[in-house]
Amino acid sequence: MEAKWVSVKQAYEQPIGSLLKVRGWVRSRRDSKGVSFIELNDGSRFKSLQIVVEAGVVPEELLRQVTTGACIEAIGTLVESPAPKQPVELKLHQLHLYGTADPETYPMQKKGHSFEYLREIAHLRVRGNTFGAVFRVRNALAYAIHQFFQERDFLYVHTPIITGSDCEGAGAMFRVTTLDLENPPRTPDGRIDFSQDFFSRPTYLTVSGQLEAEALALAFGKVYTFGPTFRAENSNTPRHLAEFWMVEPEMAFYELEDNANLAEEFLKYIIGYVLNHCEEDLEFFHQRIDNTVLETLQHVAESPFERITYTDAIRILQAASRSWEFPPVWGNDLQTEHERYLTEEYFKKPVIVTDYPKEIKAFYMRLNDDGRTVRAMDVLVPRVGEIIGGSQREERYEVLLQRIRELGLNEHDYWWYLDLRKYGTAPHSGFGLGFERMLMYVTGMKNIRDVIPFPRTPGNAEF
RNA sequence: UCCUGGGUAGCUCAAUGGGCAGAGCGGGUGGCUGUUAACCACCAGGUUGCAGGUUCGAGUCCUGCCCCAGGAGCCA
Repeated sequence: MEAKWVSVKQAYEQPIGSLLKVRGWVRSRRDSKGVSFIELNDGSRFKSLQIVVEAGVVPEELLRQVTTGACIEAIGTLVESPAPKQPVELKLHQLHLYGTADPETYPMQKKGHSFEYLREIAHLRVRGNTFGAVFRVRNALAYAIHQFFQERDFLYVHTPIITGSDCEGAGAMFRVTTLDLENPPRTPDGRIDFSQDFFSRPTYLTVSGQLEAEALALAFGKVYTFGPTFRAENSNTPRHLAEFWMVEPEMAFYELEDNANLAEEFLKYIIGYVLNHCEEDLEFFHQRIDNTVLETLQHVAESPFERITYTDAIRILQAASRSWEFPPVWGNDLQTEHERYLTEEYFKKPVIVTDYPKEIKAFYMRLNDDGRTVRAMDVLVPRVGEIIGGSQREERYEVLLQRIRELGLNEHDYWWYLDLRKYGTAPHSGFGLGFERMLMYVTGMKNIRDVIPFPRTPGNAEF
């Protein structure tokens, strides 16, 4: 009888007595008199499979090389386990060693490591419990995001990674060039001549696909992007990456209320999905990373979000009986301490803040009739702060042009964006979700560098 | 980028007022045991982040630099 090749996850679902073949990496080996136990994990689920090696089944020389980190193939019979820690185990018949891992130098040990240390071995940390769980949840979250939008007839669109427009002049951008940096071509007045560059103009890595997504929304109605974005800011915090993934839906005929409704429904959906599909991994996060994670997620999935205007938020903050490092003043952006107070202490749930002063928001946000505020919305969640930022877009040509000029932007750079208001304009809205921040929220992980496989931060692009 | 705290064995950390650099874990060897963060004994393991300075003597004090973390700003 041919052994059936299955994953560890599948192995747990096979009938007792099945002849199985599993392949994976050794977490540990424990020897007893006459019997050895191998913990085998292949990433298919949190739990490993215990492989029981009775004396004489495998040459001792071979078994000695089955150490933490080694890669093996095990063929054996699935049997009930006499010990309480696992329902089944694999009684070994044959063992093949794919690759050894010298225990003297293999950097992953059986016991706990600091996350700081594990970042230095990002290529190996994925074989451990925590990062296995993180990246399985990451996968589930990505899948849930696509499913949410696909079920609602959104079109998944792909906006450019390399762009010539610096979007909102917001974050610092990474330049993309093929010019010889040692000796770049110069214009007569001594500046670098980008007309000789690959794209015949200065180009950058995108900081957002929003502007292009708007163009697509004004053809397809409802679209979303899900791709990498780049910020060259020198931000050294547990919440910032130079390269991160963003989800950006954009909807024609949606006003701010529709936008907020969608954002709330969206967050509840993807959290609900993860709660239903990643139980084992979430249980680990709950026990070992953050013991509030499960109840927080359940709470968010069930209870309605609070919605307030920026102006009301300032009033609440000013009335709070506590001191601020930055006293809240109408016209200033909300500080981290303000956001946390609102979502963690005052409301104790996610809060959607809308209608911010125009001075602190981007040029493309729709101006309210009061002339002072714009139709912006930020979704704030406990522990992470701002997780979604969005707005109703300014669809009126003259108003948009006026805003571009007010802010000293070059209107010629936005010719096509203005065209969208000139030809068949429509009210429309959208928002952006930082995928890694969402993942931090869902897993309870404290540092964004630990929810992306190979983080890019200032001074760090190893791997 | 600013503020604060760090950098000592493979990892996590100790080391009085400047006076012989240590422990736990991990690793090796041996023992014991259907084990599961296994247990017991022994052994190996160090350019104290880098460069300079003060001193009879520096992990410890001084100067400069590098790196890491947390907080802030920017933001998602």
